[in-house]
Amino acid sequence: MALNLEGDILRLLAPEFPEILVRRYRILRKIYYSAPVGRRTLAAYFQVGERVLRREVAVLREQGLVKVEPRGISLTALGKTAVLSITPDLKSFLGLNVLENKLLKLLKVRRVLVVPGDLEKDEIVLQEMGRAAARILRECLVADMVLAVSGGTSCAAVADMLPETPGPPGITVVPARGGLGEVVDYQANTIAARVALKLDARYRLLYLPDSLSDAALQLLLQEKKIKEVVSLINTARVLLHGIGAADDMARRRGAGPEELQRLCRRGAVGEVFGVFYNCRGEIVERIPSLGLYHEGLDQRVHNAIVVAGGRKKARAIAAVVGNHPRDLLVLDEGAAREILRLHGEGEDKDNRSQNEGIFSPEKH
Amino acid sequence: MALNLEGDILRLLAPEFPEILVRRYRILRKIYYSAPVGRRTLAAYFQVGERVLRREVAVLREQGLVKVEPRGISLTALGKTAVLSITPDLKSFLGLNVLENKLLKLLKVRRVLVVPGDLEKDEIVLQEMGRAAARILRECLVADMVLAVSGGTSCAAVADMLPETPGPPGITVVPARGGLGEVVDYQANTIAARVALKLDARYRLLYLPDSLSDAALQLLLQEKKIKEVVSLINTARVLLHGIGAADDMARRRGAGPEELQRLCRRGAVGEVFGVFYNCRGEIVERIPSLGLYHEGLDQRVHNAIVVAGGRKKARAIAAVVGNHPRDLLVLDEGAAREILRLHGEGEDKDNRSQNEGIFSPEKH
DNA sequence: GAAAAGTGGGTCAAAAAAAGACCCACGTGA
DNA sequence: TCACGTGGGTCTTTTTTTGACCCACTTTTC
Repeated sequence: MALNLEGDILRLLAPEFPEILVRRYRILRKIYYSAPVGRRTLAAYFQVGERVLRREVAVLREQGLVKVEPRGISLTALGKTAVLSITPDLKSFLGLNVLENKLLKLLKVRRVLVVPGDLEKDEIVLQEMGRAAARILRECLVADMVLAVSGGTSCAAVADMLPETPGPPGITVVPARGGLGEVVDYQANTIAARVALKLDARYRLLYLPDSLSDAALQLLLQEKKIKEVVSLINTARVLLHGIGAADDMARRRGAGPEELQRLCRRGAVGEVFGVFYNCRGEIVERIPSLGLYHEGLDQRVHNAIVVAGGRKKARAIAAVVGNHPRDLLVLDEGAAREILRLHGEGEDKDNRSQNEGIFSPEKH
Repeated sequence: MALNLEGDILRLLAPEFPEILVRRYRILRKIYYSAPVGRRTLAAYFQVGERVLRREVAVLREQGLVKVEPRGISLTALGKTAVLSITPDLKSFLGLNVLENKLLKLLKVRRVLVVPGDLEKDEIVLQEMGRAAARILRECLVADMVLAVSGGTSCAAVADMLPETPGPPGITVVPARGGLGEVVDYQANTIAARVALKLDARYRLLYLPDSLSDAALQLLLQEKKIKEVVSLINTARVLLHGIGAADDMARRRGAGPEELQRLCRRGAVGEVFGVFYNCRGEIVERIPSLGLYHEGLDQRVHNAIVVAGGRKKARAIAAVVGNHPRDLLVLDEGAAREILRLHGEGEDKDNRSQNEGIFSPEKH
């Protein structure tokens, strides 16, 4: 019966409001990233009727947040300002700050930042996570340090959303791992180069696959150039990485059925840098990985910015992140709520369902 | 195009919300002061249909804020907590803090406190004002001081809402004026006695009418007991008073048609302690008044708690209050918005009308 | 330049929600 | 005990919302 801080009382009086607010915010945000966009395109994206979308857009239009033209709907200057500055108010009102505090206590990390929205419903939440992480990254930069960045969609989003403003002088950006997977844009190399360009920093690259046999690994580490880069990688003060679900990552690393079975039997749920964790945060398997040594990471790395989202990835996040004061976690609301649910944190189911409605289709 | 602080962005996304929120708050507040109360009684008070009221109460019930029993509707513990603690959130969300700051600048007083709601629509706003002023009064109390309290409905509300908790020792409560008007409960004497009892303080009374001729006044001031009390009144460190509209107060003080005409001609709009002010805050007329001397009030009185509300009283408030750093003004939203409107403070008309709806009938 | 596709505004019928109005049994206070 | 007010139930009417489509216009692609 105790009233939490922040928005709880208002939400008690007007329980309909969170859903309305989230709905409108999602539309605004989608328009921000897609403008100019037609009403039918929006309706399809959100899987609602044309008429419904029109009604919502009409409200936003009356408020001066959007303009509606033959080329499509786009944000006004006020609308842009609103989208870019609403997050604190929105988080406060939706009680996301409370969520963050709970996760802080549960995961024992340095910082938790929850981005409004569910990545599985709104793919642009990834961009918002990238934006938030980019801001944190910017705060962590120190002159003459090494920044190691990993691969994957989350890290790519951070690189995308990082503004082109020089960082402190003497920074070197390196990939935290070798090549993995098939998409060029998600490679640690590509992301490292992109981040370096945006920061006006130097960078070094690693032209090898991440997954190699032990023998091949030892052999390659005799190569001067390779050894040099790997050494550099391991002097990184700041680390940027995502988190993979164990089965996905194992497959991506070429694991066969037997290996997958073994991982499953051992309870592996999350992976980072070739290290698999079970749901209690214990290491259950290692795959040889080029790049970053896992041992002594806590002592070497000051800040590890971890970016991961989506409800399905809650288990993996909770497994990998924990008891690491170096970790600065950026995740979405979907994952945040699920992590708390998994840990029986008494996150009120009603509170969750209140934020869902006709604008909550399965991600398509 | 500039976004103000506080609730503005949320209100932009959900312009329907203020009305919903205010509506629910008013219902909750009415139930708080009237419980147990039937649905039909509430519907009549707010001048809405039975079904409409039922719908609203159903929402509050689902939220655990009210309980609905055969004897009527009342608040749950949560509901009481909500009503008593929501004011800061509500004010923030509705932008009332902004309103307060504007009035502070405009009126140049020590403090302005705006109570949500319009006294002309909801008579219980008077109680809320009383409650707010009582809190301020409590803060101003100092051991061994004299507190002078005036008459009228506002001051009576303060006395009513003042909790029964002893104040600092040695306090003496006195009436700031003599008898005026016909209602016993609104006399300064009655209110002084009530306040004293609640504070566990001493009190002195004044058994004479406030409006006397000069001759009678001089004569009575020769009387030792009367002189004593009047002297005491003029040592008051803290003063509590309301504000009257000039014409009302003149009539209440027995002014005839000629005098009313003269006041009107001189542009009198507000009155306090027999002193009439025009809209520029200048004194335009004095009527002999027992009690408090107006001269030197600023030097003698540390805090004057001024309680007044209602849109129609905006002019009077603005006339009487101004350039007095001793003044601590408590008023309702109705008067606050009207004062700003009168002074062309660009208070957006839309912002005002948004808070009105079917739950905004004429006061009955 | 022509064709295709996407755009917004208009509109009507059907569906859904809201609201008026009243009934009835029960509980409470005088 | 009686009168009045209470809440829950319910049906009809009214209002609002929504689906679905039309049409003219604009933009993009070939």
